[in-house]
Amino acid sequence: MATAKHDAFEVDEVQLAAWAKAVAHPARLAILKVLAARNTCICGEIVDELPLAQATVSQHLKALKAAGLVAGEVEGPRTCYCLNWTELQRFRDAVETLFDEMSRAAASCC
Amino acid sequence: MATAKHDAFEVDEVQLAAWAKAVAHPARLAILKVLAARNTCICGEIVDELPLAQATVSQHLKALKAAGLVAGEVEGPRTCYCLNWTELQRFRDAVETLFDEMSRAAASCC
DNA sequence: ATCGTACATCGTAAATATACGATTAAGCAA
DNA sequence: TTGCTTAATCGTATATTTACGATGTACGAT
Repeated sequence: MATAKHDAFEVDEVQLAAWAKAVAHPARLAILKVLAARNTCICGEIVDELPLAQATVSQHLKALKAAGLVAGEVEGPRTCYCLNWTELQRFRDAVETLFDEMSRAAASCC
Repeated sequence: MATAKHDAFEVDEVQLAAWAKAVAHPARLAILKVLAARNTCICGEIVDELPLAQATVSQHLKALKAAGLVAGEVEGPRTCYCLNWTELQRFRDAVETLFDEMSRAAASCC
């Protein structure tokens, strides 16, 4: 088999893993930064900022959108993307919780 | 082509993406939690905690080790794994920096 | 109606990731 | 030595990811 057996894990873990996966590529991190850097929504300007083909960027945007970190609305002939702060905050909280959990529990070893 | 063009991005982004990738799977998150939950190093007890085969867990451990988040030392016939707090802290800082960067820059849009 | 721009999607190719059984290697015990 | 336990690695199958060119679609402008 090769299907990821995510069913066997906690919902929280699956969710955090999904968010992590969304940012587990330099291009997608770069996209988030570009979106954050402009106070106005960006359309295809992202493509100009990245060393990737238009189709590839579109694919990365789709991944970010699927993870909920980014929202996109069609504005006439172009599409307007922007960060989804609600979801980003959830992500951030989940990461903090993870690290807190880990450091709280851990004594020393090795 | 399919080779990830990570050369074209910032070192910070590549590093953060690598860490994120390491935790981008529920099983690896679960492993980190198990390691944190015990104040003594764990060897194959991780396998018992997870719904995965020994070979698969070993592979996930290898990934975490490659990312630097976990250290493993051979202790006789078994191997002792533990969290690498130095690297985890770096990871945590990088995440915080990213979120801070994003929220500092962003006005509102959409 | 036709053209051009912007972007998504399709099709495709190659690399990675996920998972597991089977095998190997290394150490301990008898 | 022989056998047992632990864990890494190999081999393999399948799924997913990454990347891009080409095509399709939708809109605005002429």
